[in-house]
Amino acid sequence: MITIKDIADEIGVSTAIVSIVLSGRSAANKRASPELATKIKAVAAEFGYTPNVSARALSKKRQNTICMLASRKTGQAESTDASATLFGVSKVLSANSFRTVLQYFETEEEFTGCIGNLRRQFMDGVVVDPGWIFNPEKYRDSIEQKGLPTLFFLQNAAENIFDIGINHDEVSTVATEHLVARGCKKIAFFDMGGAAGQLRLEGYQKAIANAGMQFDKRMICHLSGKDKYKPAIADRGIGKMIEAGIRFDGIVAASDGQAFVLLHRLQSLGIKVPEDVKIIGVDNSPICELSFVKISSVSGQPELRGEIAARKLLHRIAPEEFDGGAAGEITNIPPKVVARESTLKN
Amino acid sequence: MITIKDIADEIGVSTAIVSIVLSGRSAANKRASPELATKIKAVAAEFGYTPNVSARALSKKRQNTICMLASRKTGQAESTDASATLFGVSKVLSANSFRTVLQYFETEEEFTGCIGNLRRQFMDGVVVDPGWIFNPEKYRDSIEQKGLPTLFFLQNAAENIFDIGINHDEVSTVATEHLVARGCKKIAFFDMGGAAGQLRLEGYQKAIANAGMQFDKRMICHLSGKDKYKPAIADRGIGKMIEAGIRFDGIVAASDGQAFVLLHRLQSLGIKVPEDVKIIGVDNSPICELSFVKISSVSGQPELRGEIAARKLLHRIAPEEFDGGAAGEITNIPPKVVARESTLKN
DNA sequence: CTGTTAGCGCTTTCAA
DNA sequence: TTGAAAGCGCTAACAG
Repeated sequence: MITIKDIADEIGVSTAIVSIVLSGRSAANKRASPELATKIKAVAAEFGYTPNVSARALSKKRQNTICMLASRKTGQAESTDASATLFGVSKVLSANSFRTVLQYFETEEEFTGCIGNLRRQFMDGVVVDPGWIFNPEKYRDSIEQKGLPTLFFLQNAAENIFDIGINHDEVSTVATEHLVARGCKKIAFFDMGGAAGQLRLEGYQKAIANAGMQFDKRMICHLSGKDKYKPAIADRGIGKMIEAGIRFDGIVAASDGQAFVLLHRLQSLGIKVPEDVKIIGVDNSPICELSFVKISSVSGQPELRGEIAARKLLHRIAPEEFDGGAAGEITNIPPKVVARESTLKN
Repeated sequence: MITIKDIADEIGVSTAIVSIVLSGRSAANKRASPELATKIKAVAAEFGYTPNVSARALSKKRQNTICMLASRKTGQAESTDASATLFGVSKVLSANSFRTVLQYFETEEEFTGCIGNLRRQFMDGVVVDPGWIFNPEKYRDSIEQKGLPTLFFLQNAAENIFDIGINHDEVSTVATEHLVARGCKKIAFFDMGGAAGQLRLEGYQKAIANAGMQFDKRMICHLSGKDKYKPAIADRGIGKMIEAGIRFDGIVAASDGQAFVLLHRLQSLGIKVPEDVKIIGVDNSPICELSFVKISSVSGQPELRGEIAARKLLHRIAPEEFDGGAAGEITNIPPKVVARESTLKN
């Protein structure tokens, strides 16, 4: 293994100056003549020198490592591609010579166990993708108290919290706008309820108003009961709408799984997608590519979220070194329509 | 931060003995009286001591870190749940206080780039999930040459190679046996071609013979052309079989995506699954849960593969410390049928 | 502009 | 059975 000392010996200088040059602190400290610097770099390259991360970590008291705590659900074709977030995070980190240490959890108990094991000595920060965990914010302080800058991916980014969230109202606004742009005049909206559902509904209403359309209560399909998140419930919902004689030429579904089910229901009723009715889902999950008519969807841009998260965290860890957006600021990634067959053909 | 010295000072002993006790080398070196040992452990627990991984790595020249290189495909609902493998790996590693550093790649170029960056100073070994990369074995030596024990997840485990693979013949054997057990008498087989396809076919034939059935060439649907892996091709294939008047009451599909497509085709022809025809896919991918009739499938047990891979790698890294199956030996994880609606009802 | 020196926290001889 | 001391490779303070 080539060390800094090998290089210093080769040139006949001290290890200190080699260290300063090779770790890029040269400019800041106004040290090392340009000639020496280039010489050192040349020898380092020739020898194939790579710094020993452990030695550096021990000395600098920085591990150049962040820990990513990610929820793992089996069979998640209906939900956001979780690996995309991870991919975005690890891409930015490795570009900045940080390591991404992965820790999966499946149950909330495992999650709290992981949190208990987090240590300043192992890592410099934590990224959490809490997934289905209810009220994940409540865990943040216990991590931060260990001196670990922490960033959560949240569904609803609360104010003054250093996190990355989704603007639910924007999601349905862009979905509805997309349908309007595709020529839909009567757009149905599937409401999943809850705070997020309320925001989604407002986003839909905004887009309807902006398009100069009249809001029609009958176009809203409220799903309820404890199974309201299950796609099959949407199947019953649309059945009732059709029985009631309500007509529509576009549907903003609450999820991709729902869109998938609605698509099949319409097809079995002889209603053509996208010719008669256009459908758009939410999440841009793998399921969108699986049906005969591929489903358009609104993407939360998980990879981009991962990248931004990583940059923000790096900035918190070492503000002078990494530029990543002001800490304490909420970032909402704009949702983006991924158009596929279910809204494309006319 | 609590160090070994804090504990030594508290008790009034040297750091050396504390180190020996706390890192579990006590028994091996026959050192430290039982009383001292318990005392040290008690104080360590009281102080909340956790070792500094960087210091230990620097001293021991072992990083307690393995790098997992994983292919990332977007929209992979049709294929094995990649995170399951990762999950298995990271579970075993963290149980043995190893860190799993994650590195994703999307293109072969990125993959070779990652390989170039692998360093002994950062990690002790490498696990590669090459995904769709063609002939991934060719890259192994370039990693091993760096002194990094490497383990590949391969589709076909070649002999004398320290890897974990799938027995393709067993996959179709268990699939076919499952259909036989469910009462199928005429079982169609979808052949995806290639070496794996040949093995699968042999496995199917073996199960047919074992069941005392006659092998019938017409029950084999050969898919060909460059799109032969695309599920839609299976749609055409089954259409031709039905047109030709070939009757069957069970189907062993080449993949879950294929099973999914076949299921929908049969349904649209008024053929009921599983009443008239039972279908089983391969991979146990998320898509199996998405159709109205959930699809039975053969799982390659990715989580278990990950666990075994991690154990084998740990064993190669430090044989005296970790017990993980003999190196140089191929491990084929037995495929397992996950029965769902598409083969269950009678 | 460059060198010397003292650690970072832990492991590991070698003495006692 | 225990302790003293050297060293892993790098950084940072202080001298020159």
